[in-house]
Amino acid sequence: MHRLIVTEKFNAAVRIATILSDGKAKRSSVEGTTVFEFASGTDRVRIVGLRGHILNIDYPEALNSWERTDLRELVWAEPDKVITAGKIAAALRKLAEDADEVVIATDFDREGELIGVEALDIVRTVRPSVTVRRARFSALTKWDVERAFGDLAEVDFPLARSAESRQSIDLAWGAVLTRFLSIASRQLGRDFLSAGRVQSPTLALIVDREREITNFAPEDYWTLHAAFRKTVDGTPVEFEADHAHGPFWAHREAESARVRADVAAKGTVLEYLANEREERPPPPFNTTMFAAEANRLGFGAAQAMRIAEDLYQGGFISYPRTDNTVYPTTVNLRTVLEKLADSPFGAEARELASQERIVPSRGRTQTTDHPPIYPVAGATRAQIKREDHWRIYELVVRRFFATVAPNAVALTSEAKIDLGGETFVAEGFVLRSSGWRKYYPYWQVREARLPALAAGEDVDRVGPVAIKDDRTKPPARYSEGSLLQEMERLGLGTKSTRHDIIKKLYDRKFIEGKYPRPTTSGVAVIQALEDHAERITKPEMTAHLEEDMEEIARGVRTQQDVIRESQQMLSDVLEILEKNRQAIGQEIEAALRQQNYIGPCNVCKEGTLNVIRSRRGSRFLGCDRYPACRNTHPLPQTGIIESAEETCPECGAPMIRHTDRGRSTTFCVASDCPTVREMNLIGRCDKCGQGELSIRHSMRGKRFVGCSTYPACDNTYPLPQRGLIIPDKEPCKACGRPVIKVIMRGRPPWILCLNMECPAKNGKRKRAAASKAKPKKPRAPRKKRTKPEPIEADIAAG
DNA sequence: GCAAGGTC
Repeated sequence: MHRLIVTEKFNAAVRIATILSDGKAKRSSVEGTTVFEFASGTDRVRIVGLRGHILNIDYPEALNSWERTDLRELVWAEPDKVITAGKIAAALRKLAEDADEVVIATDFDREGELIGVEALDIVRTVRPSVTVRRARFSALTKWDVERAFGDLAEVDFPLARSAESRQSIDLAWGAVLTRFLSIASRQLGRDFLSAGRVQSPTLALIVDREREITNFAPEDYWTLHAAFRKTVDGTPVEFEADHAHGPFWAHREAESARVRADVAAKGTVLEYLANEREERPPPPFNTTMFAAEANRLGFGAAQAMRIAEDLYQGGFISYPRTDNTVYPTTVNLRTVLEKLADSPFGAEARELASQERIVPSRGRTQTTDHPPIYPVAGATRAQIKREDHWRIYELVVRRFFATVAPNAVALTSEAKIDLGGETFVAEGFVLRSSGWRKYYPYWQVREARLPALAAGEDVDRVGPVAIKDDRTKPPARYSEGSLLQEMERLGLGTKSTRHDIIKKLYDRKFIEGKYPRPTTSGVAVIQALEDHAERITKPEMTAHLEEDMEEIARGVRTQQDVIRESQQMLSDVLEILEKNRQAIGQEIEAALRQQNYIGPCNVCKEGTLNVIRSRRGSRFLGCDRYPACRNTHPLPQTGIIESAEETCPECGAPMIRHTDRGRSTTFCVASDCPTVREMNLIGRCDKCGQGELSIRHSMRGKRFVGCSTYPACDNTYPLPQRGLIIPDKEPCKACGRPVIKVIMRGRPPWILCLNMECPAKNGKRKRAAASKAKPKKPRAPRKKRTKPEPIEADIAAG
């Protein structure tokens, strides 16, 4: 008998082939796809790995034109199946020719069932009579795989059909609402507006948070603070305490308490408690936590996942798409530590391996599909060359270390102190044993020293009792990390798609900034949907869909029934939308105009200046009376541009506010305005002596120093891409080139000669600079992606 | 050119 085994991904094919053939499987190529083959008794077995879904659904060509298609027709249209992985489909057809039995060995979940059936459908176009079985396993271990193949089951067609329904409902709602919004607001082509079951509720989360922030009414309050001193072994130790009342909402009350306390020169300890507290390590990484932690290190969620995918393909970390936060027993923790022994983390790995017992931490979710993300090989810098890849690898290694490290032990203490009849509270927190924190330095704790005290003891007050005025703050914006966690909590998207959804919201210009906030068009779209198609903006739509899918899978409802019901609902929604088409369109158009509006044109004085995107994707300011007025101004290519809503005091042109990586600068739009020249001026050109050196921006948004007489003089210097740049008056003593000061938050100013070859620079820095100066090389061989992402650096570099 | 879900 000839048996064909189909897996969901290439690596699963490799693994299963190895297990079932005891490593004897031979590799060959069929229609350009790798296939494994071995004999099992008198049977011949072939194994092929798919690439996830190999089919997709799409509407027939007749419905492709957005302008000409009646949306009421689209609601009820039946989509076609389209092959999206042609080479794999070709291989399947070829392999089907002499196959007697197909074994579906895709992932053990709803989408896996459908992916398997997709492959089966292709096989059956060639061999309609082929028999089919299903192997169900939840881990790619020898035991699990052998058990699954020793006990083959039947394909769960209702389960596959439930996944198909999900596809069809998502497409119908997505396509109808996307086209409606785009047509009503006349945003066709590149700048279309979109809606979907996952993206719209996610966008609504961000819009809601922004509304809370905007509507927040801060309240003033006051707090009281006192410092005390106790002499321990002849050394005075000072510590701080806060008034036990917490915030005072009336200044009068705070002030009278302050006056009462301030009278007393000594405090009396009312109570002192000290405790040793064990701090458990963080749980192993699932996808969401991993991406959230990477986000804290400055990576965009989608960027972090792409790097994790690379590291997985390179054999450095385990599968990065997992919900599991409990190591299965099949992961040998000591073996993992041994593998890391030859990496730069060797010393730490050996230290952890020397523990008598290793008890890993565990999270709340235990699934059986994949283990949590952990390192599967010790790597060296030579193997992982790119700095961002290395930082992600290190994060995964260190998280693994933390999960197998001992508890940290902290000494916590609290004292209540009476001062003039007012009670103050002092808290102490000192790490006694760093435990896992030693291996996972990303979470810093602030220590506070509090000497041991005894009830009844007196302590000296130091300095006056201070009153601090403060105001309540609005909730913080989401970070990509906290947004991922919220999406997970609400059941929006999956471990494999959440980061993509966020990226989509950026790409569609619905959100912007490192801490995503909605653009005016993002707000307008959510507003319109909330008013007329509320269902699509709520996470409940996903929850409801899940219930429907379950009913299809259980056989209590048919696929047709569920889809019809959904179509009817969509049809009702569309009817309401159509009735309000004009109003919705105008509302969104107005928001879009406002989004790009900067101010009145400083040249013709009649038109307005707006942010315009060139066909190549770069942006600039232009007058809306073009071609009558040809006034344009260049713009920084990265970050957020908005109107500063004021005019330049020097030249009267409108001002823009530019926010990049959390830093805002306001400047005049006119490139010839003296304030702009001043802002970017470095000094006289040291090469031609004629022009002026100033900070300029390349097409890709990178800044550098260039000469004003370019192209007559081609003098340029690279610049650090981050930090505030201030020119130094004196040229470099060693080489005579200009010198700048770079100011970065949390670091002392960095004084830098612009000349990369300056003899004053030591060899170490020279090498570092040289390696930084050639990022072009790794960019070239980057793997092709489904879609080009011209501005990914804008949002992801963070 | 639309969605969301797999995977590269």
